[in-house]
Amino acid sequence: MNIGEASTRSGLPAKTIRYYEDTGLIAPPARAENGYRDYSETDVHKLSFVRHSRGLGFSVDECSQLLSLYEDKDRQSSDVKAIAQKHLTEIDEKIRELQELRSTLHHLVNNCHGDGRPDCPILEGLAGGA
Amino acid sequence: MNIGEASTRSGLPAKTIRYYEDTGLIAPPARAENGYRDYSETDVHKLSFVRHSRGLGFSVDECSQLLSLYEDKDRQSSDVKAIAQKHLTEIDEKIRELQELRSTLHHLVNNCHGDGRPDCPILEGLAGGA
DNA sequence: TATAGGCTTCCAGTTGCTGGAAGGGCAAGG
DNA sequence: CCTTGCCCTTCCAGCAACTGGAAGCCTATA
Repeated sequence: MNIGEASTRSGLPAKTIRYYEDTGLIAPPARAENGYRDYSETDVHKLSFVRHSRGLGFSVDECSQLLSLYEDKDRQSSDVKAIAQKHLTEIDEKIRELQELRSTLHHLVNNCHGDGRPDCPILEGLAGGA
Repeated sequence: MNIGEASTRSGLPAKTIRYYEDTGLIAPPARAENGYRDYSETDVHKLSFVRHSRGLGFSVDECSQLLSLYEDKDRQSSDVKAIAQKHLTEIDEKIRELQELRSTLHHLVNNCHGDGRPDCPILEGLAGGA
């Protein structure tokens, strides 16, 4: 099938599919006689796999590792779990950081009357070290 | 003072200070006779202001708006509050998204025994639509 | 005077795409 | 047979927000 159908079926934009091919994340597909890329069902499965992985926040590099494991029938599930566990830890860390930001910002916003006058605790906070 | 001291005092890397100048976020400082940038106390305050704003996750563009308001003694605090409020909403949205990711990923990780065998619910989830 | 550091500019690379230009392929309609 | 329109190809540029490095000048100190 052409890249357009592979795009629809995998849920990845055609541009992105080509980009993944350029950067080596996915192997170049077969080519039809007219030079068009020709994707198989298996290719589409892999593209979907990558889309889901990216959707869960894995980096392209991590997706590459996960895809290798996905294709390796002799893999050890512990290798997969290690990657996922590490990512989970990073997500937790990111959530923690955002919640801290949120808390600080929330205090500042709450203390600002937000009217026509110029005095503003938000600006004071940003100037003073918040 | 030279850029090195301005860097130490503001907490921003010298590289970043020059970058902010290049992109117009901060005004070019005075220059000494030898061509070195020459920062005032006020400059350092503004750099700190930007650092704190970036630290709270405001985009460079938002920082630019906040800095203008900071410098405008006739500002309306409602303008500041609007920017901060919008950013707060975005942070909340991001936290929500991350928590959703986290939940999905957590389930997958929890169901994977993570040993030497190849069968792996994480890979199955990624292949099947998680 | 030699050396070590700080300063200058400019160019390139990072991550993960996305948009656009220029051109060829292909099926349907007039 | 030719046009229209959509799909495909490649390549180049740009987004955010820096960061690293090269080449070269300035300055302070031993």
